[in-house]
Formats: sequence, C-alpha cells, structure tokens
Amino acid sequence: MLKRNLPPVHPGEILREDYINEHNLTITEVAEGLGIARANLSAIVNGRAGISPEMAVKLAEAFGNTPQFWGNLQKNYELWHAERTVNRSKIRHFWEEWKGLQPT
Amino acid sequence: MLKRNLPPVHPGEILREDYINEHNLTITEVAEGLGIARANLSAIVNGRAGISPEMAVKLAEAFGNTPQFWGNLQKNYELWHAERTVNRSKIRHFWEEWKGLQPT
DNA sequence: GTATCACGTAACATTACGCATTACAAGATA
DNA sequence: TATCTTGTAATGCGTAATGTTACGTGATAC
Repeated sequence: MLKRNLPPVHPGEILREDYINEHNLTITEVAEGLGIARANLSAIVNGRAGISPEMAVKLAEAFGNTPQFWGNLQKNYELWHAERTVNRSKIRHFWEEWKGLQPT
Repeated sequence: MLKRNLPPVHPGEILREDYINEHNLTITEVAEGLGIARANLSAIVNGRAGISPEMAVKLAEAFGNTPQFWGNLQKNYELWHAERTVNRSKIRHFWEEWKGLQPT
C-alpha cells in the first residue's frame, strides 16, 4: 500500500484537461450536454465546487465511464484533505483494546 | 463487473452492527472516544446523517481501519441512490462521438 | 467602428446536510 | 421518589451544490 504525499488534483481539473480541453469542447457546450448551468460547471472545473454524486452519474453518462470513477476522484480528494485536517490525537483506539480482532 | 440491484446498507448500520454492538460498546462511549456529540453519532447510526470525510478519518483512527473503507461505504451508498435518481435521458453522449477513444 | 453574440466567471438566493447544543423520554440505580 | 445514564429529536449555525442573474471579454456582423 502506497501512501500519497502529494495532494491529489481536484477532480474538476481532470474534467477540464482530459475531457473538455482534450476533445476541444467548451464549458458551455458540456454544461448544455449535461443539462446543468454553465456557472455550475465553471465552478467545478475551477475547483470552487466538488463533484456531487448526482454530478458523477451525469459525467459518467456523458463521457462513457462510471460514476465510481468520478466518485473515487472526489472521495480521494476529500479524504486527503480530511486526513491532514482532523486532529487524531484525542481519539480513543478501540481497536487496540480488541487484541487480535483488527480488520485490515 | 457485477451490477448491484440491492440497495447497499447505510454505512451507519455497519458502524452500529459490526463495531458498536459487536464489541458491546454504547453510542455514548464511542461518541466520547471519537470526540463528537452523542446526537451526531446517533444520527449516523440511524441513517439520518452520512459519514463525512472528517468522520471517516476519525472512525478509521478509532477502529483500526482506513478512511478509504468508510469513504467507500459512503460513496457507494450515495452513488447507488444517485443512479436511480438522476434523469439520464437528456444527457448528451459525448463519448459516442469520439469513436474509439472511450475510456473503460 | 459600433453593436451583437458567445463564452467564462462571479454574485446572489435557495436548498440540503453535517455538526454542536439543547431538550426530552425511558430505563436503571440509589 | 429522585438522580443518573442513554438514546433520540429539535433547533441553530456554517458550509456547499445548484440555478438564476449579471458582468467582463473577445469574436463576429453590420
């Protein structure tokens, strides 16, 4: 298992570079194709909004991949930031009290 | 790849059954161990709240598994509901216009 | 050269949700 | 009976996603 030290790119950046720019699409064009507002898509690709579960489904439908793909990008992004935000120091380690029952 | 037809259990249910009940813990006890309010944990295990990224980190720290574990449970739960909520009928299939460039 | 249009982004309002605080009901215990 | 513990609901706050509206910029039409 490999620990990442570098912050994962915002899913919106991948959306912009690998799907919009790569295929010479515009934000307006894609927003219309997804049935959402331009402002909404603009916020996503600029990192000012995340990819909601509903948006993940729409993106998958439009770009021929899975909602899991977009959901994973978003989840990894959020978890990476949460891991360095949350103060773990005062959390009780229940699993150490179980001696031999720890899941992976 | 296997398509699930049955709704995934709410992550809070797994938390309650496999971690709290299984080890004879109480909501009060676990909430204190996590450093959160009882009401907060109660809402989660009763399906009235989801597991946030921050909560996933805390649960992993307390129970000896990974934030990814809890994050995946939550993501799968949300995506399953989003898939049957979102109206895909009017979404443009950009990938069909790319002919041979579809990602998996 | 000015007017119009398309495009991208910001501002605002609405809605939903995670979380803390508070209040309440039920059961156990002194 | 009174007090304490436990679980849950109600309330308020902050944050975030979304749609609508507005604004600035560049291209195109006249």
